[in-house]
Amino acid sequence: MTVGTTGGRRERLRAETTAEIKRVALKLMASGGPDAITLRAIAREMGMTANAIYGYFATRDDLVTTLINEVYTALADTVDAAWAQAPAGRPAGRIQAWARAFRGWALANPEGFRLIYGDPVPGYQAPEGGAAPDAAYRVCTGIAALADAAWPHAGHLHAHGDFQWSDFDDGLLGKVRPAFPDLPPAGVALALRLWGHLHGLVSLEVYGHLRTQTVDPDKLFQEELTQLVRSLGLEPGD
Amino acid sequence: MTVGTTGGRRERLRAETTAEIKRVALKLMASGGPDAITLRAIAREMGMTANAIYGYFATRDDLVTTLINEVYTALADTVDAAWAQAPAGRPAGRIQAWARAFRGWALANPEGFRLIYGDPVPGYQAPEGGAAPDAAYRVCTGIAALADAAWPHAGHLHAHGDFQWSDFDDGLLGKVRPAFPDLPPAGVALALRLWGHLHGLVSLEVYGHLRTQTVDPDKLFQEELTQLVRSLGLEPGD
DNA sequence: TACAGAAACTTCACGCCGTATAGTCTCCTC
DNA sequence: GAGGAGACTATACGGCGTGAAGTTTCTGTA
Repeated sequence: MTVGTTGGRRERLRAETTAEIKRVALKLMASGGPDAITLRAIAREMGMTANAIYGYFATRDDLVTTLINEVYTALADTVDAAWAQAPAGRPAGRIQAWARAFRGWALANPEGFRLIYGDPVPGYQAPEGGAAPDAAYRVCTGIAALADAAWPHAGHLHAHGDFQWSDFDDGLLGKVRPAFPDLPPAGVALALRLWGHLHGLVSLEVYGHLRTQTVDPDKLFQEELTQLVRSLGLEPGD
Repeated sequence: MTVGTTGGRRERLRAETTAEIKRVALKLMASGGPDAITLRAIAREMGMTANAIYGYFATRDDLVTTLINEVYTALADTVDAAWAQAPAGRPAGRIQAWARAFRGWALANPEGFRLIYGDPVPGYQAPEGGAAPDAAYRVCTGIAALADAAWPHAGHLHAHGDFQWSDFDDGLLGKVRPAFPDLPPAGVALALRLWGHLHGLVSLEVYGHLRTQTVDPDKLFQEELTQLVRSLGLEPGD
């Protein structure tokens, strides 16, 4: 018979082991990069056999998918919190807070960033259906919120490109859209371009393609953010 | 004794084999992603033993480094050509041509793009000293040229951030700088931000983080480019 | 309390990988 | 035609993910 009852000793142990596997995997990734996530290394660290992990995760890719979900969630939590903490009355400040939180998280968790946005793990193939859907959804909502906050000021500067709703309906933004009824198609396009700016600089920085060219990425990002906010018709804070 | 004489049969065969190894490696990468670059797979394809490749490349990483150099060079050639072909008198047109060439190449060679700008191959560690120096230098020069062409129009819009030469001297841009004597530190910062914009959107697109959000990245990139050019104080062409 | 069965874990095995070492064959040069 | 350099193979080692089968440990029920 299945155990069924909640709080059973077995279930507790199982949950702890599962957590330890993930913890060790993240530790290995932090110290040795995404390549270091191997079942054998994890098992070694835990004093187990590699095959024992198959009792908790069907395949290595399954484990990686889980990790991505959790890391993605941590990112979403970070940027959401930064957004929520900034006063709602000042769109520029909120956008800057969101962007800084995003960059800060990425620099503090470069392996996590790679795991989410790069070629993560040798041979890993993201599953079709529900990979990191919730966190991706939340980050996406955050981006849309940026554009929504700026749109009243930036709209007249960016109402180009002849975008249609059909350009976005299939994607994540299509699902996020109802939450921002005042955002027209051009506003959604603006959101994506904002996302491109922020992700672009941060990605260059995390992957080290900036280090070879400038000593002070901090100042550069600050300037980018200032210009970005200005281009939205807002006055940058601090 | 070493052969010494040029045009020797042995040398010719050797050069051909070297070329074939690289050709097969690129083919494997194109069909199976960067993961597919394995010495054994290459050798299998060529009817050889994996160890035979060690006669041509010291290690697998050596082979990958060579591939990166060549792919990087192809990219540099592409964007350089696009830049040179566009009339020098119209900065906006040149910038758009460069950017479109960059995106076009990236979309046509997604694995190559990953090889250069992403986490390329499982376990691969780029060598310290002279990895892809020439092509990187050329792409960097291209970026600086973009900023240089736009600076007379964009300067007054972007002369912020209090940048110093010391922010760039150590990097690639420091070495490129003499070629653009009229570009001030803020102009170099602008170049890096331009690069961030272009790289950012293209990278999102290549890695598929855009596909989940919009159906028509083409239109989006077009719009981004238009706004970018406009933000430089230029009038976008076509 | 004894026992059946589920769950956790190990052992063994297979085929992949990079790579080190030693040996073989072929062709060029003197 | 002999010597040697260069191209390539055979074999082996350790690491990887993963499948199948076996062993131990725990747990709910009779």
